[in-house]
Amino acid sequence: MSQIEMRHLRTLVALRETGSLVEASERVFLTQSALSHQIKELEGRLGCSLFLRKTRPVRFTSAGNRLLQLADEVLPRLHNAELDLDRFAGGQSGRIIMAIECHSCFEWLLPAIDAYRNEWSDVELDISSGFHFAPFPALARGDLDLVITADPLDEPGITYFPIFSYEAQLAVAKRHPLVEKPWAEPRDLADEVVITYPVDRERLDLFSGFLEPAGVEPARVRHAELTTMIVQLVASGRGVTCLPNWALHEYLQNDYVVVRSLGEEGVWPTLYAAVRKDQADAPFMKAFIDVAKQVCFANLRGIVTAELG
Amino acid sequence: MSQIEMRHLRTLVALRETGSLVEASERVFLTQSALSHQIKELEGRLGCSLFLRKTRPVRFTSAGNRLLQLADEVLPRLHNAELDLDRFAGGQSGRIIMAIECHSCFEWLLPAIDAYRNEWSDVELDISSGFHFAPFPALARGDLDLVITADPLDEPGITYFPIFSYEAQLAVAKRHPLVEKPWAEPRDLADEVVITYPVDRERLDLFSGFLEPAGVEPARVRHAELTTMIVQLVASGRGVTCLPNWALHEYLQNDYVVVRSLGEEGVWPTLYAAVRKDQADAPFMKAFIDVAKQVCFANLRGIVTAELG
DNA sequence: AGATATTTTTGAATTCTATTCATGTCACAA
DNA sequence: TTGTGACATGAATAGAATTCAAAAATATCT
Repeated sequence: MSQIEMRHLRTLVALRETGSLVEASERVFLTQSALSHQIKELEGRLGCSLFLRKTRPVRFTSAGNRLLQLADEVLPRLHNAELDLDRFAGGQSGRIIMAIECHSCFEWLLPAIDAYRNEWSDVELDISSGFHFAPFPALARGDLDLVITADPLDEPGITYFPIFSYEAQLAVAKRHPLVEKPWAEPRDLADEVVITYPVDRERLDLFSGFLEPAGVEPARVRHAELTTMIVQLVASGRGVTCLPNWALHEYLQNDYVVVRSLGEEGVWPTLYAAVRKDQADAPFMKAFIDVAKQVCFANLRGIVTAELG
Repeated sequence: MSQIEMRHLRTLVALRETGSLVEASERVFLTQSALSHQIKELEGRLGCSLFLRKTRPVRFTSAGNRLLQLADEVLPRLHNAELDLDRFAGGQSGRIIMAIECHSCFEWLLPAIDAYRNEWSDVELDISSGFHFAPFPALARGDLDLVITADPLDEPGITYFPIFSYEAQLAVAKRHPLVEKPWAEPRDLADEVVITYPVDRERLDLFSGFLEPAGVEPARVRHAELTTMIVQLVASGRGVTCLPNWALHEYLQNDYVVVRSLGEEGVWPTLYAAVRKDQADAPFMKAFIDVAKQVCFANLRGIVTAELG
């Protein structure tokens, strides 16, 4: 079916630039015989001659000129594509489509993305809103490239990089009874209204790391979208909430609320970046995780480094 | 050095459109095994994977998408080029750069070109002004594609097509002595002023076909650019001229001048279109010669058909 | 779950094609 | 003419792309 190959285009261009088969052959690192065969065969398949040889420099026919025009259109594009692919191959470029399991992570993820974009401008970046429910299959099959999670399950083909650990703290109003206690016990919340982000319970530290293990159910769960809104409600005594210590820090400074640890030890989740093994070593990916960590430690009060468990 | 071939681009496109190796392989008329090898090998050379197979339809990586972009740029251009080349191959298109040896031929050549262009709009047409001196070498080496000539030399690689024959006639003033004679003899011009186009003598019928064979030199040769100008000079008795009968026809009708044959038989040159053998059978070329003949016989009075001597 | 069908991978064999090598031809200059 | 440089040609070779056959890996169905 098809006839023309890249090598033909390159030969023709070399021929135009040198004017003879002999020199052109040196240019494309072939023997002159090879070029002679190559062109003869192409001419045969095309059914028309491409240039007149009995002249110096060679003179192209209309067909030859048409092919040269094609070469001028195609070869530069090919070259550019190869340069881009080299960058992909070297891990200098790529795609990071992310999903987050942790609702308040937007707060540090967006600044991290901004910082990263400065250095790695041609990495394709996006936060996916579509895979909140089942991010790991999506990560495995390539719909996602990075998932921020607090639960490093031992999935094959997935690598986890710890970002940081924080304390999941209970925030209560200043005259709440728990203010009198050094820390909270699960049953202290049995009669409370708990205010949370409107997300699944498994994704809330208070439930997954504290109440559910103890089999305690609060009196009521109330939802609010925004962190400030939640804190306002808590401050005015409408309920209690559980948020990362770094998110509560500023409200604590302003003396809006009082915080207590969940249990004597406190609950200390660790956030991980989960990536596919094949991308785990790519420079553009490692760089993203490094930038994220840096941004977090620079901006968030109360977090600590974490090692992979 | 280079990696990417047309076949890779076609495979990737087929893969995008079908979503699986199996179907893509049917599309490009190869085994699916072949595609697997082909892509694996390309990925190896590029150093990065192009798509994720464990999904239906397959999902392209950034690198894969970049290659698809290249394919979208290149394959349509390749296709267009192939269509054009088919036309060249079928002789449906081509290039005709012409030169004329006969000065007054412009008069019928330009209308012929106009008529031809209507039917064969994408044949590249041009009248070269650069090769009046040595048109045949230029024709042989491809600087020219067609030469209008009255002397069909037996050059190898050149084919001659007769266009028409005409009589080269002597035009004289109405009271010129030659009016009394039935035809002119060479020596009748020994004392005359001869008015010609400002071109070489070999290209003038009067000299090449009449005076030089007889060894006669006129008293003086005077030049004028335009046919009308020449005829005016002749009519007012400033000299004699030799022009094709078809060029003199209108002046004869208006009774400006009198014409006489050169010798008893008259001089009857034939105009030929000389073309390179390899183009001689191309439809676009044959069509040009046909159109030229038609136009001539429709417009020129006094010409006759000619066979190849 | 397990069993079947489908799709992709893999390694070896094969077929095909581009290239080289060694001449041969041609045109042109001395 | 002979000699020189450039292109062509045919046979041999080397190198690839492709196929074949069989095995993994995935998806599908009950």
